Amino acid sequence: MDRYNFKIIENKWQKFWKDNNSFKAKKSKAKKFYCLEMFPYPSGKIHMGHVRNYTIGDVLARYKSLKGFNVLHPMGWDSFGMPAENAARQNNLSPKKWTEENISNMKSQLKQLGLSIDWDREISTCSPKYYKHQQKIFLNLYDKGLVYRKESYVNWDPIDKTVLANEQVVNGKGWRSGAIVERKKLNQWFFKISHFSEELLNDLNDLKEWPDKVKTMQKNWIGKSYGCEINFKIEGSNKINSIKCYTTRPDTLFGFSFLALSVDHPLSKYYEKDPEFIKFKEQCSKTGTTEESIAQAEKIGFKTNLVAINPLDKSKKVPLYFANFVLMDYGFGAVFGCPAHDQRDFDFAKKYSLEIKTVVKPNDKDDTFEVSSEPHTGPGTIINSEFLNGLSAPEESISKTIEYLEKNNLGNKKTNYRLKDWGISRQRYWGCPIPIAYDEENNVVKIPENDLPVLLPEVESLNSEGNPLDSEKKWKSVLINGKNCKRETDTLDTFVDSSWYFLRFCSADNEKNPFDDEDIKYWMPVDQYIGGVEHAILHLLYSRFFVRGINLNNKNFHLKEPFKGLFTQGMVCHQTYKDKNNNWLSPDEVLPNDDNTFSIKNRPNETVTVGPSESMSKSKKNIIDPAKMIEAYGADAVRFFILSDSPPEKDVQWSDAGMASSYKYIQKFWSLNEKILSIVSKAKTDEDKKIDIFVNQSINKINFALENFRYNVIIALFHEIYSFFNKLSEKNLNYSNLKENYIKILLMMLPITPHITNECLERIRISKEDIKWPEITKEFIENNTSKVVIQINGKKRSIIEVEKNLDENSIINKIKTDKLVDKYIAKKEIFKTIYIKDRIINFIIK
RNA sequence: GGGCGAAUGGCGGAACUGGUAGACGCGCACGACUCAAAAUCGUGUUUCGCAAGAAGUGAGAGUUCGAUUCUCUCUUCGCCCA
Repeated sequence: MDRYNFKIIENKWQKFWKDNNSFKAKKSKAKKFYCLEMFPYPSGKIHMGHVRNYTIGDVLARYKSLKGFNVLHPMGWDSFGMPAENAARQNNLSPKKWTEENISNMKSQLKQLGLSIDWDREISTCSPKYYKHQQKIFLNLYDKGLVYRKESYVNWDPIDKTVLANEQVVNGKGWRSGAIVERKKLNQWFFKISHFSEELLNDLNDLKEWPDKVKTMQKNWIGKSYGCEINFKIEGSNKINSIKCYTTRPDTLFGFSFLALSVDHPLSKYYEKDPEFIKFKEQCSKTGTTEESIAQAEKIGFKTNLVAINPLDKSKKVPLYFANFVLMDYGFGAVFGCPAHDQRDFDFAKKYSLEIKTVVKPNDKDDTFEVSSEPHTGPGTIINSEFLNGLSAPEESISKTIEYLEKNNLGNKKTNYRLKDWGISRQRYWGCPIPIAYDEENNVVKIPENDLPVLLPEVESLNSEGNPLDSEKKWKSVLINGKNCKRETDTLDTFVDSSWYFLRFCSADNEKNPFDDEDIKYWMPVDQYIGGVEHAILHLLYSRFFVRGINLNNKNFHLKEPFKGLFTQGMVCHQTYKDKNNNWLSPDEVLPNDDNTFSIKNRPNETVTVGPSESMSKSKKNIIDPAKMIEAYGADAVRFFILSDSPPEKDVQWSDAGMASSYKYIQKFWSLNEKILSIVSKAKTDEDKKIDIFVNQSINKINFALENFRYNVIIALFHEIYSFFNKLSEKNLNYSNLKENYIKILLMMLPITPHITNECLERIRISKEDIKWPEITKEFIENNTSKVVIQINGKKRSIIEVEKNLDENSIINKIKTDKLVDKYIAKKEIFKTIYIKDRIINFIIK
């Protein structure tokens, strides 16, 4: 008997799928299922994370297809972005060429995995065929008032010379360059995502098939808070007499000891010529703009000669500062400082020796409680606050304070959102051009639809400083309606590209429009979206925004939520290794010793430091290359392994032994198949009924596991199935019954290991129409007996098999004959009996 | 600092609404085949104990006839936000 040759068989079936267009999706009367995995960035080659993500999706897509659904399972490339531009700068080549080569390479790798993808719908976001439509959508949203331009501070990376998004700033530094991020004022384009704050928050409740974790994260990100705006009277200037301020804690107003403004607050214009203020502002620009960097930076302030009056106690006047920890785009760029009950205010007050007045005491302290070494930010009871004293903080005290402020015209209740508008301008070359120009008076002019797409010009070199498109003089100038205009030189954030690609898949070949309303109506929403949890906030929130934006004032588009089901898979991890000089070593460079230590190949005397298992990353070199694994073990074995060791939502450890064991399984299964084909038929025996029962119970279990993403349990079940059939095949059985059951097993294996399974199905000569998910024959899963566990005082002592639904007296009579139990019960008083039919009987004895 | 989640053999992990803890895989041990080895197959494998038996799901308490599962406190780890 030959060993299974995966190279030949896997090639054969991949060619078959291609030649027969097996996964082409067409609209039909059948119920649709849209299965989508987050599309990859074409970085060069696929990594294990992709293998896991796309295997999980492929199992689901193939399963739904066998169940009779009309499945849409497309793939594309998130192909704009900085890595291409960086690679181009480093190697002096074109980002386009670099990207296209990567795509072609990764596409062939994905095909080698045997994914059931409709490649006819492949899209690439850097192709004008795609971004042409994106520019149309941009203009459409512009017309709806969801796009605007404003001058705003951005995180400026002085090395990469670009604007960074908040998530690209890590500990106040640029995520790639590591440079300390500065603040810079630029004219920027924004999407008005805040228009939908309330909807985006509320509609989370309808997303029943999303993990709660992701919904909580989005909820916190939107950050709805109830508070109050307060007008503070100002003294010391004839130009300004009041300042508006937003707070969620008006109840601590009696602890008010300073008022802090953002350096961008309108009031700052009166200080623009003050050299001390200019110096201070410059210092502030060294702090980033993220909430994180502000929280970590030292709190500094610039004291003005103005004072603010406490609206609840007019005799109380406090100094007014500009401070680096106040953001202009939250609230009104002004916060009132209550040092005793806020960490930032506390730090600030300590630094400038301001009053720290305690107005909330913890509930286990008395009224003389005073804040000393740290602020009290938790709940408690109000003290030192006149009419608020004794109220429980925060709920009771806040509502009482707002009531008072409103009654006396000092402020109003207000709802606030943390969610800020989405800045989409990037001073980058490798992105979608913004379809806008400016006339000679610098007015915004839309590029007419007929002139779309605005093509990205081919550049000779990316080595100039600043924004590359800015130096494309010829490209920049454009004639619109007879007027000389200059094009916008910023490109769109790549998150824009991925905010609607799932719509484009529905109508990938429509040249005229981004998508066809009828296609959207049939295919959307995505029934199951699968990807990493790292996109839980931004990508998913932006996509939800886009669908709402397109939906706004649109009679033909009735979609609000793009993703009906969401599944977030865990990462693939591997141990890390370092040599004595603290250089990372890849798993290929080390050899295991007998005593759980490792040594370095070719350097046997050096010791290896073994680090914890962490998610695979290039920087730590703890990578296993999927291409090498497929080459060595075949796609089926790799797919089988990547599902086997952990539940898909958790991290999985790469294990060489596990990989080898999966390979063995494929080989063993092949021999089993050969054995079954060679069985000599006999008359039916009791053994045949056992097969019926086992197989039907297996279908039942696998159905449950599949519907709940318990793919690792399915792999365990297939091990059991193998072992069951392997023992059987030694005996002489009724061949047609065995074959019928065995085919059901193959059909269930089809989504996981499609190549070998198709080959087995072909050899056993099954007709095409019979390739569908197996049905359960009820009589084989409904036992007429059940195993009842016998417990004495809650401890298991024995098991008895009885007919179903047996009443208590009959089962007790039966048990009395059981010697094992009798020795516990005899001569003892049975104090109480708990009997759960078909499950358990528990005797409580004294 | 806040939010969420997790903790089960030597290891990865099973256990649906509370009802036989440790499925399945790895590793290990023994056995078969072999002159021998590899490969393959079989048997065993939570701990203590020769056994009967006892203990046992991070620690401690609670609810219950019965808790890996529910409640509270604590420890450690992870993720997200700050």
